[in-house]
Amino acid sequence: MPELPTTRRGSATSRRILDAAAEEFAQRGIAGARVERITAAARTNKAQLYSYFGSKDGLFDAVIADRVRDSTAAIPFDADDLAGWAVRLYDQGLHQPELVRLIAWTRLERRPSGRWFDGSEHIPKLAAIAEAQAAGRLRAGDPFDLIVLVIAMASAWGPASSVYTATADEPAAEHDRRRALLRDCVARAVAP
Amino acid sequence: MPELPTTRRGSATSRRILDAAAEEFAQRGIAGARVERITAAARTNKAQLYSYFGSKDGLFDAVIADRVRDSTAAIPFDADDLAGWAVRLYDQGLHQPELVRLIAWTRLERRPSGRWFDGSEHIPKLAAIAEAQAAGRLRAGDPFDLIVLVIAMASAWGPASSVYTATADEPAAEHDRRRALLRDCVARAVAP
DNA sequence: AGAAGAAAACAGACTATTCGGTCTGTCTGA
DNA sequence: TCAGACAGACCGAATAGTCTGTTTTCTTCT
Repeated sequence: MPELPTTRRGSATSRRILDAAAEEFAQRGIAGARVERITAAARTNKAQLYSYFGSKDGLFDAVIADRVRDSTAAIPFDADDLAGWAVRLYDQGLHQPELVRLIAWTRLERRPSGRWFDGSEHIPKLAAIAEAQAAGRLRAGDPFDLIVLVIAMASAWGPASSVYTATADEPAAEHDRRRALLRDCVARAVAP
Repeated sequence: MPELPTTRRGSATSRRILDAAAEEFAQRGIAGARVERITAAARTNKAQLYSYFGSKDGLFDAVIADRVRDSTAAIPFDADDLAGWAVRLYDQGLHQPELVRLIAWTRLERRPSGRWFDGSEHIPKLAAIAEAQAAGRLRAGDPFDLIVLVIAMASAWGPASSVYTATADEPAAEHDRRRALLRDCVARAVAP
């Protein structure tokens, strides 16, 4: 049913819809999002949205795919500097909370248990970790568990934190203090 | 507007509403929950629900207060065994995912940043941590930050995890493996 | 190049349904 | 006996998704 746009104009519209939808879904979730608000923000209409994405759910899927795609490359993974990687994740949560919130909505509204996605996005990381472990530069333990744990630590103050969500407008000293703690704790946790 | 029940029968109904609502809200969130489903599950009717709780939002507040109250005492805090405390939190997430999901919904639908609640529930913990630090039994660092980090580690595989949510029906070996990793990493992270 | 014709994009009214919340009248138990 | 508990019909607002007719854009043919 959903048909991708074929003209230049259509692609631009589809792009605006994706951006507007990302914001709306990040803010309100799937059930809370309003198609009408999305089309208004994207300066288009519902017929267009439905012809490109088929349904509200289909649009959500498209938004997730879109955002995951260009965010995976944004923070290069380094099995030998997990502490630094964690700090970079902390900063990403501060400045681009959207994706984290989209992921959290998916977890709550769609996948209450198991892997968030198919997990394929982590495969290269798993190999890098196994290698670093074999070379004795990283502690023992299931590589996937290690990734999960490090991501959890980096997300401690993130947009889905159950205790405290940090924001970019806090004093820099606060962030520095957290970054230092995070870096040190991750380093200790994963040391060989 | 909301009036607590005055008779025995009324209290029982109010109790059934709270329980049914906890399940419905945990599963679907505030926007996704249906008042009708709650009254059906509680074997009562909307008039009753509204007379006791005033509104859907008021009911959500009541559910949160109810669940937080009887769950705070469930897992005693021990500043000298944060690793053990974290493991107990891991187990709680396995067997009572409801509260964690309710908290996550609140974060997403109500409080996108800052503290989840007023933070008062952590005050006694903060004091215990400060004391353990002063006695040299715990690493340095802002006590609140430390709590946030330890809770995040314990929630790595929890019902709101962005990567993987564990469930009670997985093989015991999986859980033991994660518990061991969690215990060890927390212990390393908070060692003096 | 430029006009014609087809296809795609567009606007927004419309529909069918769902849902939070209320109202009216009946029942129950202390 | 009477306040409180109850059942469920009812209402108005919102909302996902569709339909109709118009405008813009692309392609193609002379």
